[in-house]
Amino acid sequence: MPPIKPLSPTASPAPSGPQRGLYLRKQDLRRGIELLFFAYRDFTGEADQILSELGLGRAHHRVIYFVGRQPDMTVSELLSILKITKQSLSRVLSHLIDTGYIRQTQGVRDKRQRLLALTDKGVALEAKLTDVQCRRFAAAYSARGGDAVDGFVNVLTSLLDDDMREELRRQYPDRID
Amino acid sequence: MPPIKPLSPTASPAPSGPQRGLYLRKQDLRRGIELLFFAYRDFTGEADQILSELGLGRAHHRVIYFVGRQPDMTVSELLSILKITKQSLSRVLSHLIDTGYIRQTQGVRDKRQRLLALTDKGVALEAKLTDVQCRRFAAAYSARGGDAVDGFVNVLTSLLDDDMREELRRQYPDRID
DNA sequence: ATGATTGGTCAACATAGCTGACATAAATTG
DNA sequence: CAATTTATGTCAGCTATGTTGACCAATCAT
Repeated sequence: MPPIKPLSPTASPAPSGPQRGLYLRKQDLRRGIELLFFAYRDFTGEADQILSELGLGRAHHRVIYFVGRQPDMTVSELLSILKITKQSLSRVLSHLIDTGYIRQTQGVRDKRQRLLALTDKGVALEAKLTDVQCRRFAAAYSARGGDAVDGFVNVLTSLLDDDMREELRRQYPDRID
Repeated sequence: MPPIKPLSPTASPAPSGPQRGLYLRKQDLRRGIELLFFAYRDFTGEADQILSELGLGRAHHRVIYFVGRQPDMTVSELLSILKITKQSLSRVLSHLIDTGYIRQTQGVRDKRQRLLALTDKGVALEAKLTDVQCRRFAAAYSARGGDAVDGFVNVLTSLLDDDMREELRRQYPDRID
């Protein structure tokens, strides 16, 4: 496999364009795009590996993660987080219930609701997966320090759609952003 | 749709654990995980929209992006970046060639190689897609400033697999990381 | 000439998204 | 109370994008 050639400094030969900061050159923006792609792929890789050995996929992981994060969540809450169709969720969720990772209980206030929670088996898997991913984050965070973490969180937050940023603001009230 | 309840400050009631920095609490790490998921999804959303109107998907986008980034790239170089099988690539690449976004020329040094490049039509689409994504990055970057961008880039870089970090180091030689 | 490399192809399969149509039970509203 | 809306589930089928495995052709390198 031949090494990939370095990028020539395209488009912006000198920082004399219409940009206010050096980090807004086209080259820097593309670098961000690529980094996000590669980092997301590598980040999910380890968990995907564990999951595939159990006959599960990334979609199952998301369900387990968010149900673990907020036990007794309803199906519609989960749908609004994942932003997929109920038919897509149904397939994955049914499988997780059948295989004993998740259990449903009827809602108390509203009996139509199915409250979702992890079983012990589900808790164990969630812990294992989250642990792997937290380890990677912990390594990255401690390698770069608190200021870098703040920058990371802030930039990612600004990359969100407006409504999603609002949503997260409600979920993490301790944060100013 | 009921609003999603805030996370209770789980597991780490006080910063008295084995962590060296406040940003290494389980809660903060989970926040990073979620943020990466949501940001990646929202980030790709706009481009996905444009692509779907053209009957293309995200896989096509990746090919167009990286071929645009480095014209006359070979198939194996592209494979090593995308890390998918050549059968998967083949389907997407053939379609892009058939529909006139990409053209192939025979390698000069090695006649087996097919050098990939964008056609005018491909260049136009790449520009449109990259523009949309760069706009989002530019907004986020300028909202948060250069130090935040550095933190963002550094943390993402630390999230990469080791070999990928090496790979990117070669592609962006101007960077110390 | 032989063997390795580059690239392609065919076939089959899995995951995970989508749409559309329809069903049931419970809650809400007039 | 009747009608409607809401929460959830289900069936059927389609699409995009990944996977394996087998095999082939052209070209390069020794």
